[in-house]
Amino acid sequence: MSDDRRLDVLRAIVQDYVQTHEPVGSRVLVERHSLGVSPATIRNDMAALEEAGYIAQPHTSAGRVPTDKGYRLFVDRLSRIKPLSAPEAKAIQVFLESAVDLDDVVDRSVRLLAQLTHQVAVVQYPSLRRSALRHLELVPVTDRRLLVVIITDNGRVEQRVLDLDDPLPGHVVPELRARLNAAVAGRRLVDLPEPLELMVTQFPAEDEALVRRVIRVVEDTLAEATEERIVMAGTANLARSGTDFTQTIRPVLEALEEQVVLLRLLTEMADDSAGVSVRIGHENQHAGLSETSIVAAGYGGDGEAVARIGSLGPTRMDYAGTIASVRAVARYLSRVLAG
Amino acid sequence: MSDDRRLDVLRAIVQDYVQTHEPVGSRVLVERHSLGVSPATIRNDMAALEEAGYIAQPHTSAGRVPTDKGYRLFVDRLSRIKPLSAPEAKAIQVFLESAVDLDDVVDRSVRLLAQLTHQVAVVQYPSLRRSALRHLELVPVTDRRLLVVIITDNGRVEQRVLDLDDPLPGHVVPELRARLNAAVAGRRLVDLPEPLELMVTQFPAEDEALVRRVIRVVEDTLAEATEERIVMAGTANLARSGTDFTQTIRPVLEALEEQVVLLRLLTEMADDSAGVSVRIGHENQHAGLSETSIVAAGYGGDGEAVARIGSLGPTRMDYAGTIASVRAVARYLSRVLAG
DNA sequence: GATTAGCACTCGGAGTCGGTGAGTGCCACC
DNA sequence: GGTGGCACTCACCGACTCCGAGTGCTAATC
Repeated sequence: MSDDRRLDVLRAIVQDYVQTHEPVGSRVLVERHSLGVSPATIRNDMAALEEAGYIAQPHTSAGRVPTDKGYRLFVDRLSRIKPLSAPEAKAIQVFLESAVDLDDVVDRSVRLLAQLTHQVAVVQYPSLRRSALRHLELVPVTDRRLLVVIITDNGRVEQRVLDLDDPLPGHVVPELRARLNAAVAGRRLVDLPEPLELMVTQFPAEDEALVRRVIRVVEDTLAEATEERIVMAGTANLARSGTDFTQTIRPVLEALEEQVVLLRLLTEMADDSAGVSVRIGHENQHAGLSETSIVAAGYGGDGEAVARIGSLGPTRMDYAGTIASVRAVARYLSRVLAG
Repeated sequence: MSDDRRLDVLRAIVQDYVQTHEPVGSRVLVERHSLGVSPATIRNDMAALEEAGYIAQPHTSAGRVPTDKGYRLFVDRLSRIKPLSAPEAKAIQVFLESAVDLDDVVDRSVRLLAQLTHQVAVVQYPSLRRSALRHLELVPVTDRRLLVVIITDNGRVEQRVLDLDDPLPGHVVPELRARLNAAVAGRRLVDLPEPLELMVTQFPAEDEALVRRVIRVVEDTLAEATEERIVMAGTANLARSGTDFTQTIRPVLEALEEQVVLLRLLTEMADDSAGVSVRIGHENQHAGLSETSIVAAGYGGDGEAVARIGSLGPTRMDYAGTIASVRAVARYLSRVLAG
């Protein structure tokens, strides 16, 4: 009873099933893969694999289908992810580098990933929390309205309008702008509170209220988790032909529209692993995603990722290829943002 | 042969079919609508309506279904759009007004519309071309990199990084910023070229190249039609249960992901009419949308719309309700952006 | 002890076939 | 012009059969 061969059989089942979308039987298995034994032997192995919970049969007279547990084993131990070819890699790089701004980079990344994996791709915008501030700009709109523009080092821009109770003294703005930027530039968000607090004391008492309001807006804006944005592409891939996945589309689309769900998911996966991480079927708590797998990776930042990208599809997906694509796009995305 | 009654019959057919999603026969028609005549009479009318191309039968022994032409007549002449109730209107207003910035307004609008119509909603970002500039900001990032931030009167923000050949003389930036804003503030994009050109001449010759580059970037950014962005929501509504529309999902999703397609569509519809306009089934050239109808309206700007919103669903949709919702959201959106 | 050949068995899917009923078109009549 | 009546059509449904892929088991073989 060779354990190695059983794993070979599991690998073969996963590969075949991913390719054909049909339960795979013992005969086709020995035909398509050179396993060197007869169907009967395979059947014994399959019985053992089923006993162990790695595969299941939809109904008595059908072939076997991998279970979530089977996919998990496959992903963890049985698949080798082949790196992309040199031309592919080059194409990715060129495509991303020709983006004009952050929105464009993100947009291109998500489309690219959707196209590479033939699945739904999601890209999270670089987190404000973890980015450093490049510049703060104050623009008086009227004498009671102040526009605050926040620019981060990776090119993200946020703006807020501030309604003031009292008219704005003209002289304050330039000074406030200068001091704010001095206090803030280059620092990461988490490091902000103290220098800002220190700064307030340097203003005359009558301006303190205003200064505090501006600081408040900046902090609020940067702290708002709701501002985490996600873009996605490739939803049409969900509706691929010839698959019962069609029945599952609705809940998946609903989950995808709930950015909160996606964000939590990506965040959880960030804890799983530093590199590429995979969630398979029921490993996702969210009910609508129980027949869905997600492959995600962080990007940006050295060491600590600034945000994440992911690819989402039926559990029956090409894990090796998807993992390779996700990793590649994440890598080039990091490179482009750093450059 | 009363022409009026025939139209009543058509109206009844459309209403019933939209509600039940099943071909409607002469009997149920007289049962559900008080038409005051017998099924046989209705059958005669139906024969005439079919002859005229307003309805069709899927197969011989089935009831009738409206054709695109039938829907068109219904929309143009037979449906009265009931305004939303006061509480509904109030809810919309409150919901939109509590948005914190432009992104948030757009995001809320599109979700709201999707929820109101139970269909896919799309919202086009306010066009840069037609907006006026509120402020231009120049931020030196390094001595060879200049960040240009463009802020419009409706809150949209665009940024571009400018790579310079020569190091940036420190003194130029503040002056350039001041002059640019003086030349530009409050003007609409189409009116920009001359004042900018005029401005260049006021700089010393050695700075002219730099000034021209900055101006160039501004003009390019604003001119780029590709920068027109669209957001959408409610794609899950496409996968509603109990409808053959399920088969049509794929091409629709594909069309929706091609922002270009959507943009062209919305633009074309802008030509159709100033108010709410409707495209039904084959009236859309795009192949994937031949079983889809779109209801769109402009928003923002007085008189001339700054961008558009729309709702998209199967031709078999509740036109009266959708039109009412689209119009309402467009109106409140305009109000929020103006305020 | 592992592998294999052979064989009986199971059961989903595809194909066939009337029965049923909704709906129509037409005709004669009011 | 409107209506009742009637013959006709045809998609849908359930029952039934047939087929074959695939299995598990047992006994023979390496």
